[in-house]
Amino acid sequence: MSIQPCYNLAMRQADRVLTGVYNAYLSDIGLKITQFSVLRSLRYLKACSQKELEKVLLLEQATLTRNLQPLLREGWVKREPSAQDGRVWLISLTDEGFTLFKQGEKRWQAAQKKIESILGNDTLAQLMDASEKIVKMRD
Amino acid sequence: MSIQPCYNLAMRQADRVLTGVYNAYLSDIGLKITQFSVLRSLRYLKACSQKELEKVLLLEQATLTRNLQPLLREGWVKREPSAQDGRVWLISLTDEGFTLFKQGEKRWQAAQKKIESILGNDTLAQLMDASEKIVKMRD
DNA sequence: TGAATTTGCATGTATATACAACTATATTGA
DNA sequence: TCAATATAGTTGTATATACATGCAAATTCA
Repeated sequence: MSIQPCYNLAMRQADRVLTGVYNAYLSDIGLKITQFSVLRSLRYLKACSQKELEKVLLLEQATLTRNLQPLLREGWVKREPSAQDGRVWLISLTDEGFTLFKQGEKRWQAAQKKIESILGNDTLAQLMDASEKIVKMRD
Repeated sequence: MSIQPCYNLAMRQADRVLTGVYNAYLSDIGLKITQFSVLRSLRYLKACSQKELEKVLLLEQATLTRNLQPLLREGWVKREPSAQDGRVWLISLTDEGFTLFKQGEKRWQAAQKKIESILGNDTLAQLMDASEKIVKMRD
Protein backbone atom coordinates (compact mmCIF):
# COMPACT_ATOMS: atom_id res chain seq x y z
CA MET A 1 0.00 0.00 0.00
CA SER A 2 1.59 3.24 -1.10
CA ILE A 3 0.98 6.51 0.70
CA GLN A 4 -2.24 8.20 -0.36
CA PRO A 5 -1.89 11.48 -2.22
CA CYS A 6 -3.43 14.55 -0.61
CA TYR A 7 -5.56 16.25 -3.24
CA ASN A 8 -5.12 19.57 -1.55
CA LEU A 9 -1.35 19.36 -1.29
CA ALA A 10 -1.14 18.36 -4.95
CA MET A 11 -3.31 21.27 -5.98
CA ARG A 12 -1.49 23.80 -3.82
CA GLN A 13 1.82 22.71 -5.21
CA ALA A 14 0.55 22.91 -8.78
CA ASP A 15 -0.98 26.29 -8.05
CA ARG A 16 2.31 27.64 -6.75
CA VAL A 17 4.18 26.43 -9.80
CA LEU A 18 1.52 27.75 -12.17
CA THR A 19 1.48 31.10 -10.42
CA GLY A 20 5.25 31.25 -10.70
CA VAL A 21 5.01 30.71 -14.47
CA TYR A 22 2.56 33.57 -14.92
CA ASN A 23 4.55 35.80 -12.58
CA ALA A 24 7.70 35.17 -14.61
CA TYR A 25 5.92 36.34 -17.78
CA LEU A 26 4.67 39.47 -16.00
CA SER A 27 7.70 40.35 -13.91
CA ASP A 28 9.27 42.80 -16.36
CA ILE A 29 6.35 45.20 -15.90
CA GLY A 30 6.27 44.80 -12.12
CA LEU A 31 2.94 43.04 -12.03
CA LYS A 32 1.90 39.78 -10.40
CA ILE A 33 -0.76 37.48 -11.79
CA THR A 34 -2.90 38.07 -8.70
CA GLN A 35 -2.83 41.79 -9.45
CA PHE A 36 -3.34 41.27 -13.16
CA SER A 37 -6.48 39.27 -12.33
CA VAL A 38 -7.90 42.28 -10.55
CA LEU A 39 -7.03 44.66 -13.38
CA ARG A 40 -8.51 42.26 -15.90
CA SER A 41 -11.75 41.94 -13.96
CA LEU A 42 -12.02 45.71 -13.72
CA ARG A 43 -11.32 46.04 -17.41
CA TYR A 44 -14.48 44.05 -18.14
CA LEU A 45 -16.61 45.20 -15.20
CA LYS A 46 -15.81 48.88 -15.75
CA ALA A 47 -16.76 50.56 -12.48
CA CYS A 48 -18.12 48.36 -9.73
CA SER A 49 -18.41 48.06 -5.99
CA GLN A 50 -15.98 45.96 -4.00
CA LYS A 51 -18.81 43.59 -3.30
CA GLU A 52 -19.27 42.88 -7.01
CA LEU A 53 -15.56 42.41 -7.47
CA GLU A 54 -15.42 40.00 -4.54
CA LYS A 55 -18.04 37.84 -6.21
CA VAL A 56 -16.21 37.80 -9.52
CA LEU A 57 -12.86 37.00 -7.96
CA LEU A 58 -14.32 34.73 -5.27
CA LEU A 59 -12.34 36.53 -2.63
CA GLU A 60 -13.11 37.31 0.98
CA GLN A 61 -14.13 40.88 1.53
CA ALA A 62 -11.17 41.66 3.76
CA THR A 63 -8.80 40.02 1.30
CA LEU A 64 -10.00 42.21 -1.53
CA THR A 65 -9.66 45.33 0.61
CA ARG A 66 -6.03 44.42 1.13
CA ASN A 67 -5.34 43.28 -2.42
CA LEU A 68 -6.56 46.64 -3.70
CA GLN A 69 -4.12 48.59 -1.54
CA PRO A 70 -0.99 48.18 -3.68
CA LEU A 71 -3.04 48.84 -6.82
CA LEU A 72 -4.44 52.06 -5.36
CA ARG A 73 -1.03 53.10 -4.07
CA GLU A 74 0.54 52.59 -7.50
CA GLY A 75 -2.27 54.55 -9.10
CA TRP A 76 -3.50 51.71 -11.29
CA VAL A 77 -6.94 51.63 -9.69
CA LYS A 78 -9.08 54.42 -8.29
CA ARG A 79 -12.08 54.60 -5.96
CA GLU A 80 -14.91 57.09 -5.75
CA PRO A 81 -17.87 57.16 -3.39
CA SER A 82 -21.17 55.98 -4.84
CA ALA A 83 -23.83 58.66 -5.16
CA GLN A 84 -26.55 56.09 -4.49
CA ASP A 85 -25.17 54.39 -1.42
CA GLY A 86 -22.91 55.99 1.16
CA ARG A 87 -21.35 52.66 2.12
CA VAL A 88 -20.15 51.86 -1.36
CA TRP A 89 -16.90 52.68 -3.12
CA LEU A 90 -16.88 52.41 -6.88
CA ILE A 91 -13.66 50.85 -8.11
CA SER A 92 -12.25 51.32 -11.60
CA LEU A 93 -9.03 51.29 -13.59
CA THR A 94 -7.12 54.53 -14.02
CA ASP A 95 -5.68 55.37 -17.45
CA GLU A 96 -2.31 54.16 -16.17
CA GLY A 97 -3.98 50.99 -14.95
CA PHE A 98 -5.55 50.40 -18.33
CA THR A 99 -2.24 50.93 -20.12
CA LEU A 100 -0.54 48.53 -17.73
CA PHE A 101 -3.34 46.03 -18.23
CA LYS A 102 -2.79 46.12 -22.00
CA GLN A 103 0.92 45.44 -21.49
CA GLY A 104 0.10 42.68 -19.05
CA GLU A 105 -2.43 41.17 -21.41
CA LYS A 106 0.25 40.32 -23.98
CA ARG A 107 2.36 38.61 -21.35
CA TRP A 108 -0.63 36.83 -19.86
CA GLN A 109 -1.55 35.56 -23.34
CA ALA A 110 1.96 34.22 -23.74
CA ALA A 111 1.70 32.43 -20.40
CA GLN A 112 -1.67 30.97 -21.38
CA LYS A 113 -0.17 29.67 -24.63
CA LYS A 114 2.77 28.20 -22.76
CA ILE A 115 0.44 26.31 -20.44
CA GLU A 116 -1.63 25.11 -23.38
CA SER A 117 1.47 23.84 -25.14
CA ILE A 118 2.63 21.95 -22.09
CA LEU A 119 -0.62 20.49 -20.81
CA GLY A 120 -2.48 20.07 -24.08
CA ASN A 121 -6.10 20.96 -24.58
CA ASP A 122 -7.54 17.80 -23.10
CA THR A 123 -5.67 18.00 -19.82
CA LEU A 124 -6.39 21.68 -19.63
CA ALA A 125 -10.09 21.13 -20.22
CA GLN A 126 -10.05 18.55 -17.45
CA LEU A 127 -8.26 20.91 -15.12
CA MET A 128 -10.77 23.67 -15.81
CA ASP A 129 -13.65 21.26 -15.39
CA ALA A 130 -12.33 20.00 -12.07
CA SER A 131 -11.69 23.56 -10.90
CA GLU A 132 -15.23 24.54 -11.78
CA LYS A 133 -16.65 21.61 -9.84
CA ILE A 134 -14.54 22.46 -6.81
CA VAL A 135 -15.60 26.08 -6.89
CA LYS A 136 -19.24 24.99 -6.98
CA MET A 137 -18.76 23.29 -3.62
CA ARG A 138 -19.09 26.75 -2.12
CA ASP A 139 -22.77 26.96 -3.03
CA MET B 1 -16.23 35.75 -28.72
CA SER B 2 -16.56 35.17 -25.02
CA ILE B 3 -13.90 36.25 -22.58
CA GLN B 4 -11.06 33.76 -22.30
CA PRO B 5 -10.68 31.99 -18.97
CA CYS B 6 -7.43 32.51 -17.08
CA TYR B 7 -6.12 29.08 -16.14
CA ASN B 8 -4.29 30.53 -13.19
CA LEU B 9 -7.27 32.41 -11.79
CA ALA B 10 -9.43 29.29 -12.14
CA MET B 11 -6.88 27.21 -10.33
CA ARG B 12 -6.30 29.73 -7.56
CA GLN B 13 -10.01 30.00 -6.94
CA ALA B 14 -10.42 26.24 -6.86
CA ASP B 15 -7.42 25.96 -4.57
CA ARG B 16 -8.89 28.45 -2.12
CA VAL B 17 -12.20 26.61 -2.04
CA LEU B 18 -10.50 23.23 -1.69
CA THR B 19 -8.27 24.51 1.07
CA GLY B 20 -11.33 25.87 2.84
CA VAL B 21 -12.97 22.44 2.73
CA TYR B 22 -9.98 20.73 4.31
CA ASN B 23 -9.59 23.51 6.87
CA ALA B 24 -13.23 23.12 7.87
CA TYR B 25 -12.67 19.42 8.59
CA LEU B 26 -9.55 20.21 10.63
CA SER B 27 -10.69 23.33 12.45
CA ASP B 28 -11.93 21.63 15.61
CA ILE B 29 -8.39 20.58 16.49
CA GLY B 30 -6.88 23.97 15.62
CA LEU B 31 -4.96 22.72 12.61
CA LYS B 32 -4.84 23.99 9.04
CA ILE B 33 -4.31 21.78 6.03
CA THR B 34 -1.05 23.56 5.28
CA GLN B 35 0.19 22.62 8.73
CA PHE B 36 -1.20 19.10 8.50
CA SER B 37 0.77 18.67 5.28
CA VAL B 38 3.95 19.39 7.17
CA LEU B 39 3.08 17.05 10.01
CA ARG B 40 2.14 14.33 7.54
CA SER B 41 5.42 14.69 5.66
CA LEU B 42 7.36 14.48 8.90
CA ARG B 43 5.38 11.44 9.95
CA TYR B 44 6.72 9.57 6.92
CA LEU B 45 10.16 11.18 6.70
CA LYS B 46 10.86 10.74 10.42
CA ALA B 47 13.73 13.13 11.11
CA CYS B 48 15.02 15.18 8.21
CA SER B 49 16.74 18.43 7.38
CA GLN B 50 14.75 21.44 6.27
CA LYS B 51 16.28 21.03 2.85
CA GLU B 52 14.76 17.58 2.47
CA LEU B 53 11.40 18.81 3.67
CA GLU B 54 11.49 21.67 1.18
CA LYS B 55 11.94 19.23 -1.64
CA VAL B 56 9.06 17.04 -0.51
CA LEU B 57 6.72 19.98 -0.01
CA LEU B 58 8.03 21.94 -3.02
CA LEU B 59 8.37 25.03 -0.87
CA GLU B 60 10.86 27.86 -0.96
CA GLN B 61 13.49 27.55 1.70
CA ALA B 62 12.43 30.79 3.40
CA THR B 63 8.77 29.77 3.27
CA LEU B 64 9.44 26.53 5.08
CA THR B 65 11.43 28.35 7.76
CA ARG B 66 8.38 30.48 8.41
CA ASN B 67 5.83 27.70 8.12
CA LEU B 68 7.70 25.77 10.78
CA GLN B 69 7.53 28.59 13.28
CA PRO B 70 3.96 28.10 14.51
CA LEU B 71 4.53 24.34 14.63
CA LEU B 72 7.66 24.77 16.75
CA ARG B 73 5.95 27.34 18.96
CA GLU B 74 3.00 25.00 19.59
CA GLY B 75 5.41 22.18 20.38
CA TRP B 76 4.21 19.89 17.58
CA VAL B 77 7.58 19.84 15.88
CA LYS B 78 11.09 19.92 17.31
CA ARG B 79 14.54 20.68 15.91
CA GLU B 80 17.93 19.42 16.96
CA PRO B 81 21.32 20.23 15.51
CA SER B 82 22.82 17.62 13.24
CA ALA B 83 25.94 15.95 14.57
CA GLN B 84 27.29 15.59 11.04
CA ASP B 85 26.76 19.11 9.71
CA GLY B 86 26.76 22.24 11.81
CA ARG B 87 24.49 24.07 9.36
CA VAL B 88 21.71 21.53 9.53
CA TRP B 89 18.73 21.29 11.85
CA LEU B 90 17.02 17.93 12.05
CA ILE B 91 13.27 18.36 12.14
CA SER B 92 10.86 15.84 13.59
CA LEU B 93 7.45 15.45 15.17
CA THR B 94 7.14 15.64 18.93
CA ASP B 95 4.90 13.16 20.72
CA GLU B 96 2.24 15.86 20.88
CA GLY B 97 2.72 16.46 17.18
CA PHE B 98 2.29 12.80 16.42
CA THR B 99 -0.88 12.60 18.52
CA LEU B 100 -2.26 15.67 16.78
CA PHE B 101 -1.32 14.21 13.42
CA LYS B 102 -3.32 11.07 14.19
CA GLN B 103 -6.34 13.18 15.09
CA GLY B 104 -5.86 15.24 11.95
CA GLU B 105 -5.49 12.15 9.82
CA LYS B 106 -9.08 11.07 10.51
CA ARG B 107 -10.38 14.49 9.54
CA TRP B 108 -8.15 14.65 6.50
CA GLN B 109 -9.45 11.25 5.40
CA ALA B 110 -13.00 12.52 5.74
CA ALA B 111 -12.13 15.56 3.60
CA GLN B 112 -10.51 13.33 0.99
CA LYS B 113 -13.65 11.17 0.86
CA LYS B 114 -15.82 14.24 0.58
CA ILE B 115 -13.81 15.47 -2.40
CA GLU B 116 -13.95 12.03 -4.00
CA SER B 117 -17.70 11.90 -3.59
CA ILE B 118 -18.16 15.31 -5.18
CA LEU B 119 -15.68 15.14 -8.02
CA GLY B 120 -15.76 11.45 -8.78
CA ASN B 121 -12.72 9.33 -9.43
CA ASP B 122 -12.33 10.30 -13.08
CA THR B 123 -12.33 14.05 -12.52
CA LEU B 124 -10.07 13.60 -9.55
CA ALA B 125 -7.63 11.49 -11.54
CA GLN B 126 -7.60 14.20 -14.19
CA LEU B 127 -6.99 16.89 -11.61
CA MET B 128 -4.11 14.97 -10.12
CA ASP B 129 -2.68 14.27 -13.56
CA ALA B 130 -2.87 17.93 -14.54
CA SER B 131 -1.33 18.96 -11.22
CA GLU B 132 1.52 16.55 -11.73
CA LYS B 133 2.21 17.91 -15.20
CA ILE B 134 2.19 21.48 -13.93
CA VAL B 135 4.59 20.64 -11.12
CA LYS B 136 6.95 19.06 -13.65
CA MET B 137 7.26 22.42 -15.38
CA ARG B 138 9.66 23.35 -12.59
CA ASP B 139 12.29 20.89 -13.87
C1' DT C 1 46.33 25.03 4.41
C1' DG C 2 43.93 29.04 3.39
C1' DA C 3 41.02 31.71 0.23
C1' DA C 4 36.99 31.22 -2.68
C1' DT C 5 32.79 29.04 -3.31
C1' DT C 6 28.82 26.44 -2.00
C1' DT C 7 25.30 25.10 1.09
C1' DG C 8 21.77 25.42 4.91
C1' DC C 9 19.18 28.40 7.20
C1' DA C 10 17.38 33.09 8.94
C1' DT C 11 15.76 37.76 8.26
C1' DG C 12 13.86 41.96 5.79
C1' DT C 13 10.23 43.26 3.10
C1' DA C 14 6.13 42.70 0.56
C1' DT C 15 1.83 40.55 -1.16
C1' DA C 16 -2.05 37.08 -0.56
C1' DT C 17 -5.25 35.10 2.28
C1' DA C 18 -8.70 34.16 6.21
C1' DC C 19 -11.48 34.95 10.40
C1' DA C 20 -13.24 37.96 13.87
C1' DA C 21 -14.50 42.29 15.43
C1' DC C 22 -15.60 46.98 14.37
C1' DT C 23 -17.73 51.30 12.03
C1' DA C 24 -20.87 53.58 9.28
C1' DT C 25 -24.69 53.62 6.35
C1' DA C 26 -29.00 51.66 4.66
C1' DT C 27 -33.18 48.97 5.11
C1' DT C 28 -37.02 46.88 7.60
C1' DG C 29 -40.76 46.47 10.45
C1' DA C 30 -43.44 47.33 14.59
C1' DT D 1 -40.47 57.25 13.21
C1' DC D 2 -37.30 54.74 15.48
C1' DA D 3 -35.23 50.59 17.03
C1' DA D 4 -33.51 46.32 15.17
C1' DT D 5 -31.20 44.28 11.55
C1' DA D 6 -28.58 43.91 7.39
C1' DT D 7 -24.98 45.46 4.32
C1' DA D 8 -20.37 47.60 2.66
C1' DG D 9 -16.14 48.19 3.89
C1' DT D 10 -11.97 48.49 7.35
C1' DT D 11 -8.84 46.90 10.82
C1' DG D 12 -6.57 43.49 14.07
C1' DT D 13 -4.24 39.41 14.01
C1' DA D 14 -2.27 35.41 12.09
C1' DT D 15 -0.52 32.20 8.54
C1' DA D 16 1.31 31.32 3.74
C1' DT D 17 4.19 32.62 0.26
C1' DA D 18 8.20 34.71 -2.54
C1' DC D 19 12.50 37.22 -3.54
C1' DA D 20 16.66 39.32 -2.01
C1' DT D 21 20.10 39.53 1.26
C1' DG D 22 22.87 38.11 5.14
C1' DC D 23 25.43 34.73 7.97
C1' DA D 24 27.78 30.75 9.37
C1' DA D 25 29.44 26.27 8.47
C1' DA D 26 31.19 23.10 5.00
C1' DT D 27 33.56 22.05 0.82
C1' DT D 28 36.69 22.84 -2.97
C1' DC D 29 40.79 23.88 -4.98
C1' DA D 30 44.93 26.31 -6.00
